Amino acid sequence: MLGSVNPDINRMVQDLCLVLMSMAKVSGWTLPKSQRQQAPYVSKTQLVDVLEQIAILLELSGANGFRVRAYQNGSRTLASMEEDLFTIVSENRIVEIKGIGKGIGGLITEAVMEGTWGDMQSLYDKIPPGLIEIVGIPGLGPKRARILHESLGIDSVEALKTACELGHVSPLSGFGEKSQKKYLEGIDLLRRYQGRTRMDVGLLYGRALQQKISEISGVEKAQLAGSARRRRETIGDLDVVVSSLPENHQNVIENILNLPGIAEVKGYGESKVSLILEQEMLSNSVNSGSLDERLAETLIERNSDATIDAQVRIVNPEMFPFTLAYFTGSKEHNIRMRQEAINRGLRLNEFGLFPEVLAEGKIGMEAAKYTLKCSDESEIYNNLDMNWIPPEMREDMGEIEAASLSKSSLPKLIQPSDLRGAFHNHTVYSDGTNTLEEMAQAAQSLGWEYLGIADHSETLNIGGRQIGIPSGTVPKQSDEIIRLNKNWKDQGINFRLFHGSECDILADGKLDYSDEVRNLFSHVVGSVHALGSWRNRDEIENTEALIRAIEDPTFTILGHPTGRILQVREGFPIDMHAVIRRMGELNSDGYLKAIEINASPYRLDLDWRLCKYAKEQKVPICINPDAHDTSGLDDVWYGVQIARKGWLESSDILNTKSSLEIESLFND
DNA sequence: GCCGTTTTCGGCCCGACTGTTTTCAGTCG
Repeated sequence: MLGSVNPDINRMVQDLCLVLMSMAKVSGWTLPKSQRQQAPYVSKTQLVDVLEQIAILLELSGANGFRVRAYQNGSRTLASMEEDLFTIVSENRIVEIKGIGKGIGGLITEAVMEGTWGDMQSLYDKIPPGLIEIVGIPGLGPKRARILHESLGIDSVEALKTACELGHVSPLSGFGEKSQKKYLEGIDLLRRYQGRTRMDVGLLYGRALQQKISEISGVEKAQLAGSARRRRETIGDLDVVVSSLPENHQNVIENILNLPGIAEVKGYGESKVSLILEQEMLSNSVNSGSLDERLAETLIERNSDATIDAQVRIVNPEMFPFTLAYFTGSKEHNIRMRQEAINRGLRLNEFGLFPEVLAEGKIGMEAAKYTLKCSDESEIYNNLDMNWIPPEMREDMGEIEAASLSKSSLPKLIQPSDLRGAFHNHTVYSDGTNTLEEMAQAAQSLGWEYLGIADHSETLNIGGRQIGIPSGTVPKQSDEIIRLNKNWKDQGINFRLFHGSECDILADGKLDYSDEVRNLFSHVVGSVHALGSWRNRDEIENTEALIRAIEDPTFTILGHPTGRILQVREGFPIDMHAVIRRMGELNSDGYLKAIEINASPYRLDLDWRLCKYAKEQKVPICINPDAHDTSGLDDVWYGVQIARKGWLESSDILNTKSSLEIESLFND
């Protein structure tokens, strides 16, 4: 039983209510106005957001689709750019970056150096905020939203609802009764729909569906694809690809439609079933005692009525690898893969990989018979002169280049079994629910050599109650750990506890406790908890404060770096590249400054997009469960998924090192 | 808007599905 889930959850629920309330009123976008007196006037994060917004606004204004994509690409490129933006702009090198040309480069330069946005304000003024919300309705895209706006003056979801109810939409050219009805249903759905699902919950549903489909007679294979297979931190809808002989398709589809736990069948055809799953899907589908079972119990305890969409594709066995690769995505990865195919005179899609000379003019299943045979995904990649790329990496973040047979520089990704411990865990001394000994036993049963205890520091209080350990109690915990360590040693057990602290980083960048107290710990996990002032300050001030904390000689590991809670609250604004760069410098001066991937599925912070950069800057990563009870240790699995997604190998991770190695690195 | 280059403009991933219209545009993944 996960009777006591991470106590953060209470706060999360409160935060969630705030988010929902703020979503209720439609607020338009505005271009950032800088409070700063000198360049840089805007941060990279702000620019990433603005470029993405411009893309959406352009689409709504009827702009050329490729122009729209240019802004989307620009946003993406900027987001993954590692070098300091202000430096690049100052040195006039922005247009040297692939994907950023004269137009977008000029806009970026103006925003950074002057704090102004060219004539973009007119675009922001032109599009009513309500239109942005309207395109969230299924079946209603930017073109139709524009027609509705221009012909009926519709500028909000409410206005659209009224127009549909009055029957004003169906007479419009290109619209009809069915569209009108579908929009009304869509508006209702929009209200109920919760959007994306956290990885842990999504995988639970995905595995359950996959397992139930696998058991249907006539199914050769069923495999989870999509963002779940790519281990995104949140999952949109589930994709399952099913291999089955053509004569069995009909029967397989009928059986899928009759599975328990289906709230609604959205539609189905000869090769595709579209479903909405509900909680019953989880019953009797998970292994007793497993992580999945405990998570399923938690979900059911909370009486969640959450649903998740699922698409199931049923294909002939010879097509399976192509369909699996196609529906694993990402979209960006697939686009690059198709380009690689085109460069070799081939065409790639979900049916196969065809020499263009043979398949010319033929499409879909008709073309399928001309495909090159590939028995699994790796053969598809091999035919394009590449090594097989692990699904987690398929985000078009450099993996296509790294996979080329000439380069062969794909990393050997870390596995959960590589871990030998973890450094950030709580006990009853602060807000955990298990004792030191119980936590240690749980770690031993995972086969670990050590466990780092890092209870909260004294300043932390939640709801007026002190959570953290007062300075005076620290020696008591220390004594208990020394005693336990001695017992294990005497018994010849290769296991020990490290006595650390999750030490609050205060608003001014100072660390909690006195220097003397902090020096008692083997390691200090520095974390920001009182987010208020951090969220009200700008990125530059926050970055300076955080770096001040990291520079403290006792500081070892940066805990949940941005403070984000997935789908509940954004982290505070921070230039994480600058933080990581500084940590790298300190490491080259002989310090140990590591950064945490907080493995709680609510956080998964550090973001996977920053892992590669941390590695390049020689900043070790810790995969920390931030466990508040014994079962919380299992969360490291999610952290490993994120590390894999961030290209990390076993050697990049601090908690794959042996106990002896850690002793020599820590203040032990 | 970006890119490449066959330097000045054409091409930019691909297919299914839906609803509307009667051959296709828009949406979605």
